[in-house]
Amino acid sequence: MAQCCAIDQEGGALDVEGFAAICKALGHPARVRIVQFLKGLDSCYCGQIVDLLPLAQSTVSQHLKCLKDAGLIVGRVEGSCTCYCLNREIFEKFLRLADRL
Amino acid sequence: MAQCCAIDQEGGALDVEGFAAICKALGHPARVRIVQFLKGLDSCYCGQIVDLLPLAQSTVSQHLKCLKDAGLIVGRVEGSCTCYCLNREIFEKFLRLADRL
DNA sequence: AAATCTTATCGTAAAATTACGATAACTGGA
DNA sequence: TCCAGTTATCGTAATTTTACGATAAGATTT
Repeated sequence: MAQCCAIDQEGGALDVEGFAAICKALGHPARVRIVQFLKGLDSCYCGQIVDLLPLAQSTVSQHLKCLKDAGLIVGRVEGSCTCYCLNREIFEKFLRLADRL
Repeated sequence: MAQCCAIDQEGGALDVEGFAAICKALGHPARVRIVQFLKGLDSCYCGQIVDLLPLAQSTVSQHLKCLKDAGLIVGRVEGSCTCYCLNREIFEKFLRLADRL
């Protein structure tokens, strides 16, 4: 079975590379704000995230891509908007890995 | 009272900047390995960390400085060696903040 | 169809990160 | 004192990150 995310094993040795990759994705205040915002919501439109941050739309889009690449968030195109939500499974795996470091 | 570390408040709004700073410090496999190694030990000499990693001594020293700056580790000069240990207080605050994000 | 709205991507400049070798600073031993 | 060992710092090159404006792609409205 193919694995799609940075962190997927459980029980074996900690995936240092995968954990570092997620930490790196969380290593910028704008991205922490995004994750924090999404954690308190079921989902939201991209525009709301753009409004949340004091950054250009293109910069926010770049940060979103970074979080998406790390598997932390998921974007679903809905009409002319994109709906983002936290990938809680990955986020909780991150918490577990941090805990078991 | 002066605050010396990236994360110090508790109970108020999450310190997004401080949390991001620690995540950034953990955003490299070499630094995750170092923290993981120190977590399983009381303390160790710098040389052991250098031996642990497939990197030049100067590069490891740079990574150690990065972790030190984030408050995650503490280095104590002991004779001609430097003894490093995990700052468990900061590490646990990091875990708590991640949990409460 | 044309205009508008939303979001991703491109191009780019500035800054930061990562890695290395060389070297300095310091301790401890011969 | 001189030499060896340990670690931090300097200088530097290559790469990555961060930010922006401009623009493309696609949907919606007029």
